[in-house]
Amino acid sequence: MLQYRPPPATLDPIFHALADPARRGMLERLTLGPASVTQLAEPLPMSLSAVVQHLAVLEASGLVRTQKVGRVRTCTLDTAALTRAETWINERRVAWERRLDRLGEYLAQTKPDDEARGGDR
Amino acid sequence: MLQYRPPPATLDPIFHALADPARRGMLERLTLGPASVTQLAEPLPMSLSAVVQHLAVLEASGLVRTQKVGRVRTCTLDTAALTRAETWINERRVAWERRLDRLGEYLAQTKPDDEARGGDR
DNA sequence: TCGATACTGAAGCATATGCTTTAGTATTCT
DNA sequence: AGAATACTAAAGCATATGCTTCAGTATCGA
Repeated sequence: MLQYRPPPATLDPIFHALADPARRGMLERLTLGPASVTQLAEPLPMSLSAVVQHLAVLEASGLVRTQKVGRVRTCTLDTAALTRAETWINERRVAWERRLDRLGEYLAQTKPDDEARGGDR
Repeated sequence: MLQYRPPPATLDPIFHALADPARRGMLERLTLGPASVTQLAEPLPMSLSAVVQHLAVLEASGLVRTQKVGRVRTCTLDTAALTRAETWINERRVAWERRLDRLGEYLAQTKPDDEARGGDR
């Protein structure tokens, strides 16, 4: 039997989900282990309904997976979406740093030991 | 003379800025090197005004720094904000993975060679 | 069985977002 | 000087977001 696969989360909903402190708080809580909706809501200064709406955003982004047993919905972190976001950022940052390195080499070749004297303006 | 320091960007505006494909496109362009507003706007299917508004969001988040010379505003990537976002995500992902490792060890101790038989879930 | 628990769903509302268009201003080029 | 360039500013508008409250429904526990 095939294992259930969530739809591949795109970056838009992932970053959008991460942009709210309440939602990041919920994720933070989930790094400690699975939690019920009520447990997620407990530290947050808002109604349970609001938390459920934040949870829907997290689930839509793929960052959180939930499963209902009896009357309790248990939420767990799904790091695949987290990794997707991390990878995107990392690739851009690395691309930029490679560019700075090339620029540095070029400058070193063009006017050697100039960077050692640290001339400003 | 003290160098100008941008205000420390918080995660909310950084992730919010990253949540839009047009803005990510602009960042992507900037990894290739500094660009003017018009150059950033060129590939985007929207008015220049809209691009300027996206740029304001990027600047408010600290992801982009701009500087105007003559009539041209030149934009550059600031990887500090990018790193801040990357670090937050990474720390949470690592925390979760450490937790899974501990859980694995515990299960291995409790009922040895259970994980070798490849139970699902 | 009956009350408490754990959500679920919908409506309502203030504010934020993502554009557009129109109308500028400041520079640079010819 | 006059035209083209590169933004800048503001208003307007449709839709999205982040809550709230109120009114359920489905368990679970005594």
